[in-house]
Amino acid sequence: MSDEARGRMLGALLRIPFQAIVRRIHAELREEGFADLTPAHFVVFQHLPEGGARLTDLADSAQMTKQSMAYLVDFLSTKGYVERIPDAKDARARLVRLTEKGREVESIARRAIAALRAEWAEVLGREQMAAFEATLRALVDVIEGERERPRGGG
Amino acid sequence: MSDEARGRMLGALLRIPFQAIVRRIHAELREEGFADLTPAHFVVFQHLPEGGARLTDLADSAQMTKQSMAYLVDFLSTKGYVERIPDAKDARARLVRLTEKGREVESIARRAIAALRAEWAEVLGREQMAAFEATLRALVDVIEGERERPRGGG
DNA sequence: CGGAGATAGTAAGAAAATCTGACTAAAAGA
DNA sequence: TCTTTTAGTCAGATTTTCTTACTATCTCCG
Repeated sequence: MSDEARGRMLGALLRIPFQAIVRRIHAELREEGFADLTPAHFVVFQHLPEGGARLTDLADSAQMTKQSMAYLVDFLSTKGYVERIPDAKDARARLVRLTEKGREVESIARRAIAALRAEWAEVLGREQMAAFEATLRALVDVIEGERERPRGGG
Repeated sequence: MSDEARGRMLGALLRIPFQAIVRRIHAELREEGFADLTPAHFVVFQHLPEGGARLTDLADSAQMTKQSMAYLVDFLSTKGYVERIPDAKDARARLVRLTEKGREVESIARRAIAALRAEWAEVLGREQMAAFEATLRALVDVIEGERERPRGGG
């Protein structure tokens, strides 16, 4: 470890690798011709499950108002990345779903992450990388558990 | 590890803990009466070194235009979190520096991070937590090295 | 020294993103 | 059925960010 990262707090230590991933994805998408996508749009892809999701649920899991999410989805829909199909279960709702073009974006993002992960693994070694990811998974579990049963509950 | 975090990509694994920290800081600041600060303002605090910094350098390290950074700094200055003093070395420039109030915010943020870190350490154990942070520091070093000498350079 | 070009910061205004409040249509429940 | 809740949209205000252009100062080089 060099002096660079000494004295930095956990917030920065998590922020910097996360932003490195965002930058990499953004750069790869630009190179592949999807220059109209910005990190703001990524949250839609990140929170969109396989079979699609309703706007309200998307807004909920991304922690924004449904109007703001609608704004993003409208853009992505206009550009052909997602489509809105009727929800068979609920005539009020529509499902937001990736199009073929949207799946292509998802695939590029996955490759970008995988590439960066490989570069990191090369520096850290397989073992440390595996331990690192296992720890992250454990933390995510704790955090998501907390958010379902907010703290202080006793 | 539960099913929650299975199958998630590295991007999400880093994003979720990072956002947990941001949320916690935001919540603590609100409780302590600094409700006018949003995560957008945090980047100023995050990138502001001890003795202050020039606007351009701030904008640079936060990766935004200087106009956008000026917008944030103006707000923080109006609210009394930072002040702008002349730069003795350069009459064009001014140094942005934390005020007493700004240092109070910084201190609350540090405590919030430390608290969350302690909660996580309790779950992971001291050893795993230490290894985790060491890995993060190593990654930050790699990333910052990359950003100085961009990749592809042979 | 003195001029050319680079740099720090600001100004003005357009464009993008986000929020609030009000609304329609459909669903859920009593 | 009647009431209440929920999904999503509409309209408009506000906030945030960007583009272009500008002034003042600095740096470099002759």
